[in-house]
Amino acid sequence: MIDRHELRRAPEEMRAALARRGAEVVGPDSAWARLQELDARQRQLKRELETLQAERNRVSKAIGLKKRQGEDATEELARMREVAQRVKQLEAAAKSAEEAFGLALLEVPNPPLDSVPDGVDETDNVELRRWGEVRQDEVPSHDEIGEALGILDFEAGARLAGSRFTVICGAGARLERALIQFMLDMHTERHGYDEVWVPAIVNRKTMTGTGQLPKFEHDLYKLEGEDAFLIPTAEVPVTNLYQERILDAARLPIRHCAYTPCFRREAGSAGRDVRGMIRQHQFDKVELVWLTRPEHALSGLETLTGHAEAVLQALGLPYRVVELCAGDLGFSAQKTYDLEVWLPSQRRYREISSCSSFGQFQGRRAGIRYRNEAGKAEPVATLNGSGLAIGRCLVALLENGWQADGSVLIPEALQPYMGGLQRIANA
RNA sequence: GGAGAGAUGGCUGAGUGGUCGAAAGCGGCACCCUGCUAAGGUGUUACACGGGUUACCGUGUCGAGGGUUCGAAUCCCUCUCUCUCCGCCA
Repeated sequence: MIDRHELRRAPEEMRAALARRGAEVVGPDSAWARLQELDARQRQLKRELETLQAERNRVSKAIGLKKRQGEDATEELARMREVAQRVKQLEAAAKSAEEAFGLALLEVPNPPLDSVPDGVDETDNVELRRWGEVRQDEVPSHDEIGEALGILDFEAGARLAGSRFTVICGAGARLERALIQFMLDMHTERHGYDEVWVPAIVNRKTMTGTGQLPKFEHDLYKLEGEDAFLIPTAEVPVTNLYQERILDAARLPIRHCAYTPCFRREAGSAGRDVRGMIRQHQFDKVELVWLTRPEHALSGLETLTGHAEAVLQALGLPYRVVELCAGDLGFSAQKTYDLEVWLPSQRRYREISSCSSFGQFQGRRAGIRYRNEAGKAEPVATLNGSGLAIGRCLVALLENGWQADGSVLIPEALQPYMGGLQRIANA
């Protein structure tokens, strides 16, 4: 969440930065609009309450003293009975004002960094660089390729669970597993990440810590009868590993990689990517997560993005890097690079990884802090990025590795993970 | 799911109605002494919020939320979590 001190110190600057996400973010109905007034009211009530509490504490102490000395305190007791009533009322008022302020605070997104380009949606994103040779020949879509090879079964997925679910078979299933293994090995052995394995179900507090809640509950799968959710990304459990903790500065940066399944309701994306396995309710992902000092967030983002790129390069998949414009940034992000892989059947680049810096936004929400040189605990900066989305990676491999005879070549780097298999062909 | 025990500061662990934000120990920090590694002495050492914004003052926080009381770490209720035993189970 945004820094409340900053909110009071420089509300105009903050407003201007938020407005770049879209006018509605600071519009009349926005959480932002409610904040100023709620903050003033909250502080006013609190001041009154504290004055009264101070009196109560002072007189109560005097009563204790008198009683011990055997003196009469009837008068004070009568007066304090009234004060106690008023304290109770004020407490209730102050509490509800504080809660309203706190709720509004949780609904304000992260102000984009000044360096983030202007723009309203993905068409305004800025391409930074390209890697690899793209093939321009006619290539079937991955779902056709996969069905023809008997490794993707969309009908079975639909029968078992519904639309946006896929069953992967045989060499395809092994490929899914190989990709997970390959990526985790690369990040742990070459890039120095500590692997963790985490729950795929988390509670409300954890979901709030990284910013999925309270605003985006409709995008999440919620467990019936429990205040718990399926994770939409490993970012949630891995970042929150350190919630409400004060970290030793010497430990930073902490860098984790994790494989998890991810679950998304994809509400509001009806009609988009309905064919194939590009947009699924359940998919696998290897995620990279950093906790670092605020001043190292941006250099860290470059490094982390490079680690995700290294996976695509090792697999020989052509891609480009774009920087998201202010209007396309996710709720918690202050700056984001997307990696987009070339899909020959669509003749366009599609997102396969998203690498973001959150600044201290998540650290503040989740209470993840470190002790700086002055001995003061302050929120850490967090970063994360997909390294990579497994399902979309499998899609890209099928299309980019497709041969005219219908088979699909396995990149050399992956062959050891496929038992030496060099191509997937029809039996 | 059933029975029992517990939850206190960075950690260990005292504290059953009023000078308790909380003993003691460990750890951390500062200084002194000493002057090979080491050991010893003294002091200091939670966080948040609000007001002055420098040395200060106030409020809240002893798992969470409610209640009793002039006053709660201490008494009552609810919830959460941890541990032990039983049941079930990959």
